[in-house]
Amino acid sequence: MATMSDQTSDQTSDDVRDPDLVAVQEGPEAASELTRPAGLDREKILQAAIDFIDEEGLAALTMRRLGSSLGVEAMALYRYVPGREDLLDGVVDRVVETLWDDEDGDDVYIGDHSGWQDYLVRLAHGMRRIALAHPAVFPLVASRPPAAPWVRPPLRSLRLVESFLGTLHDGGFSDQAAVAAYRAYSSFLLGHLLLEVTQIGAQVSLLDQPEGDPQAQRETDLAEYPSLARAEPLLGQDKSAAEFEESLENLLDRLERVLHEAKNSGGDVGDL
Amino acid sequence: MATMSDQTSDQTSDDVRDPDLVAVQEGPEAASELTRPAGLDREKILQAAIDFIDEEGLAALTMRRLGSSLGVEAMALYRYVPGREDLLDGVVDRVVETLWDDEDGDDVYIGDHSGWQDYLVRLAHGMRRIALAHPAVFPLVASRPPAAPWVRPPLRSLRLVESFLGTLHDGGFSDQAAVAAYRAYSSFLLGHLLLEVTQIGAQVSLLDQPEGDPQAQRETDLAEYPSLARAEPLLGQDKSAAEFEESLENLLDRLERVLHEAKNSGGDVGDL
DNA sequence: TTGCTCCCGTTTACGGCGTAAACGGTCGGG
DNA sequence: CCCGACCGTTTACGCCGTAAACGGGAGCAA
Repeated sequence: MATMSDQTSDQTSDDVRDPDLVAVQEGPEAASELTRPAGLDREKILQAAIDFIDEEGLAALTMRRLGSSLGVEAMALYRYVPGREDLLDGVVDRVVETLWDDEDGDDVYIGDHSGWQDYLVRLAHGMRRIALAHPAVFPLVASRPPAAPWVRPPLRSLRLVESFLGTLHDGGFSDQAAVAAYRAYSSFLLGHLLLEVTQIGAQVSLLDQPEGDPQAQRETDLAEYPSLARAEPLLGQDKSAAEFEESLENLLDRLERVLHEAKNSGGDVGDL
Repeated sequence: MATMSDQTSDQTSDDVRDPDLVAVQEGPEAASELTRPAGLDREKILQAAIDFIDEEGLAALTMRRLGSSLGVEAMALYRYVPGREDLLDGVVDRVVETLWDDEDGDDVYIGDHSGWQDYLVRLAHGMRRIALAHPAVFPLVASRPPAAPWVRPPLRSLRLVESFLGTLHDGGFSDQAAVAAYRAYSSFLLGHLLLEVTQIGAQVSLLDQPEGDPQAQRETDLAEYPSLARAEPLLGQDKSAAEFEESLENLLDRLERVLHEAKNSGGDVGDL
């Protein structure tokens, strides 16, 4: 079962050293960064780890293999990364940071929004973009121990939580209501996105497992589960995007209701 | 920070060998299960693994250590369990099975309910009981690849999904509406419970890490995050139970609304 | 009783893992 | 011209999962 190939690190022993002078001289050798990315640094290592996980899966990531994907021995990584655990933390940080990348023009630049509803929608879409771009990394975002107990994945940075609470506060939420909204929102995001990437992963892993005759097996399996059998075609359909929007809208409605009730009654309703 | 302790396996090397001869006669076997549970079987191994994870954490579980917690060498386990991965799958199955244990008299016996709302409430409470009883195991329930792509954690068994869909069908849901409810419900459960056990785990791991002067550190950290600093006491409070009930009620309201709209209009509203 | 056979835990062994420590080559600056 | 700093390599260690061979006790047939 999926025996890992032995992966001897070949062809790396006689490549061109001297990487950070490449651009300086430009005379002796300049093209070496096609075979190897021209010299290590922390960012390159983290990006390589993300790519590796996307392609081979989280379980396949080892220091030795990551090193050899960079054309380097495992121990070389330790000059830039304290160890494997910290590497994984760095991967999570780096992936979450892409929230602020304004790559699609206006899709998710959460620093520039109009109103808290808009902010929450953009933030949700941004996190979903990240999850779908790196479905094998996202479980890490979800499960790595957070910096503080009240940092709730997938909203993993102080900066993010600050902007969340600040935006809601500006929108008229009391501190209690903002915190309650933060918790409801993070639960919603985590549940939806984790299940969505789980489903992607499951489908992928099914594809490279022909496994005899799955048709017959499924049918016999479902023989004693009538409701399941009837719903099976529906269960196979992927409506994740629509359901995500629907749930998000529902959450926003709920928050809006709470906000207005609190305003109109002046009561102690901040609990959501 | 949070370096995993190196965890040398101490004090285990010279324990009592030959344990199953301790009380051999006196009836074939009766009292020896105080020192060792009298002989291995799959169930005993799975239960030992659950206990081990609860006490030492998932990362600490190795075949050797699990074996020695049973007074046995690692290889002995392989007679009853195909390997480590299957062991973890077994752990998940066994933990989820306790849903049907009628231990508290009437708390969560989901086989005996009145109406789909009652069923969903009991099921939610049952899953939450499991999550809180085994907070270190629950991430495994959430993240192990499911049997089929449409098995959505934490509702992990065909039997469970069948009873879910069947109950909603009996309650008047169309197949589409039942499936949509299944997805919304599983997202809700997973998000809430995973975040609740994450928070428990984070608090625990903070306790055994005095780590200098956390007070000063926290204050400096939050200096540039005004909203966060103001909300910090609120963020520390644990209102998980109330929030869980609130969100659950909201979800049920939403489902009920969808159900009635579909009934009254006869329209194609099954999408939730 | 003897001896066989199966059951079941142990021993041994292997390759891979994370990583500490020592090493060596190749720079730029005195 | 040399020297120290930088940076990737080599070597080594203990732990991991697990394949394979081993051994001893229980049950049973003769």
